[in-house]
Amino acid sequence: MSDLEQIFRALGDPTRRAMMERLSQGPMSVSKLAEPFEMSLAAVVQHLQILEESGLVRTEKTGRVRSCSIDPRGLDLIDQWVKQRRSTWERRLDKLEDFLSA
Amino acid sequence: MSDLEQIFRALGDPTRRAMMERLSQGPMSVSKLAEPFEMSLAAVVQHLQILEESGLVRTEKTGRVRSCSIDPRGLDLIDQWVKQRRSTWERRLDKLEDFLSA
DNA sequence: GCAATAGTCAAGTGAATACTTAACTATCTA
DNA sequence: TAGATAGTTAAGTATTCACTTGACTATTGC
Repeated sequence: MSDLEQIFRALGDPTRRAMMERLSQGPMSVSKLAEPFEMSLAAVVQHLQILEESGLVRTEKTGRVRSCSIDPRGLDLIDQWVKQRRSTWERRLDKLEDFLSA
Repeated sequence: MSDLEQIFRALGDPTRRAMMERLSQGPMSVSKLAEPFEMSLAAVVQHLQILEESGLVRTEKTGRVRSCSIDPRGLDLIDQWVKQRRSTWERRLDKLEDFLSA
């Protein structure tokens, strides 16, 4: 599965998007991250794993606490893909415009 | 389901991402769009519906031909979400930097 | 009019997803 | 060192997903 596929799939889930929004405020432990979600800790950890595997989040365990933080390179990949689609689309529009004005 | 959720879910599938890449070259009919994919036309139409419902693609039927094209507003929504996450994240880093240099 | 073309609709299937609970393993603290 | 804390692992389940096939409808060109 490509990076991009893992990333988009990861962000397709509202819980995981909310986790990203929480983590963009700053790093935090798994249980702190889990606080607002009405589901088991195990479920949160499963979501976290998906985010980590996709490259959107980085985690590091120190003692018994795992600290989670955004990995900006994941966001970069999305940005690149969107920009590429848009630039191809706009280049095409420009050509169309040239054609019409000629 | 939120717009953003539909969009990210839609792009989580490689076939649908490939369809977006194809459509960013310019509008085309359903069967033209379907050409490179090794699956039934019905399956392609199902993917197309998901893209349309998410707001990433616009379609219009003229006679027996349905023309499909990118709707750039979908891409805008992704861009906004990514920018927001990144700006929150960077603002936090800036504060940290201020703190460390003080 | 009658094929061929372009797409639509519905029902079915196997695999993936988002959870749950329960039992477990480290690590820290009093 | 005992008990609380922080997280991990595994197994089970209901739902959703990505298809398929087959029957169908609407348009177009000869």
